[in-house]
Amino acid sequence: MGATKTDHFTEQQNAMATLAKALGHPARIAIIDYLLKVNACICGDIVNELPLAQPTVSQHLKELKNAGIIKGEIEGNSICYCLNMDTLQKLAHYCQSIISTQQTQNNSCC
Amino acid sequence: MGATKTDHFTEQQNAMATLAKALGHPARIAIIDYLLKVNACICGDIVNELPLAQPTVSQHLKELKNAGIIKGEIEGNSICYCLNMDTLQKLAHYCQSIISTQQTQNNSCC
DNA sequence: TTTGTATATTGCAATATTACGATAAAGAAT
DNA sequence: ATTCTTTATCGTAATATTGCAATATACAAA
Repeated sequence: MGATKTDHFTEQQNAMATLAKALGHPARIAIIDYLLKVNACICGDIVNELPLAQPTVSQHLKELKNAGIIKGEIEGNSICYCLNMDTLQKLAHYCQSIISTQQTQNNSCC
Repeated sequence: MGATKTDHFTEQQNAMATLAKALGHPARIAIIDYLLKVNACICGDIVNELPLAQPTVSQHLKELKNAGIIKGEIEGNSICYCLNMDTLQKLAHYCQSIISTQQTQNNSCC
């Protein structure tokens, strides 16, 4: 118990859940917001922007990177982090498909 | 420690994280998929559709309901569950806004 | 009223997540 | 070479999530 039963769901369902899970923390949303705000990619100051200790931020960045939401490359002695739009497009597409699927069905019971 | 530091983030950030978190489990994605598939709302057979025990499904439904992703109303001795499109629109809108924000900035470093 | 059916709640074990201090690693600057 | 700066990793404590058996609740049907 306690472990998610990933085997029993489709690959698509697991993929979407993993993506959503990665966004499921305000610090990680804040990181995305910040990466959008600063037009540049060299983002060594994310730690200063967040109300969290450096190791915690590093961990959140790692999770976002694992989920493919951000990309990071070594740039001198700091790291160049940026959004991976391909992945974010996938999530956007999924949301959009839910909405358009629902719209084609005039489901009026609720 | 272990508790998310919600106080330190904006309401928007927390709201979006809560929403994403609710979608961050394959069973809950599967529930949404199923609610989309069956055009009708009377969904007493969700339990049979999922590879999980009834209490577990009930718990996932509760979480989706708490996040406002589904609505549920008592209907005789079963429950009428359906998607809450308003909430799903919010998430879709957030994703879309990320993409359009990024597009207006031609960020070519990565 | 009793029985059946559907969903919710409780309690608990297993596991995962969150957070951070301490420390490591690795390049930059002096 | 030593020091500084930046990011990552390790270890660990606190908390949350996942899953289910047992049980409760609530209505329907007989």
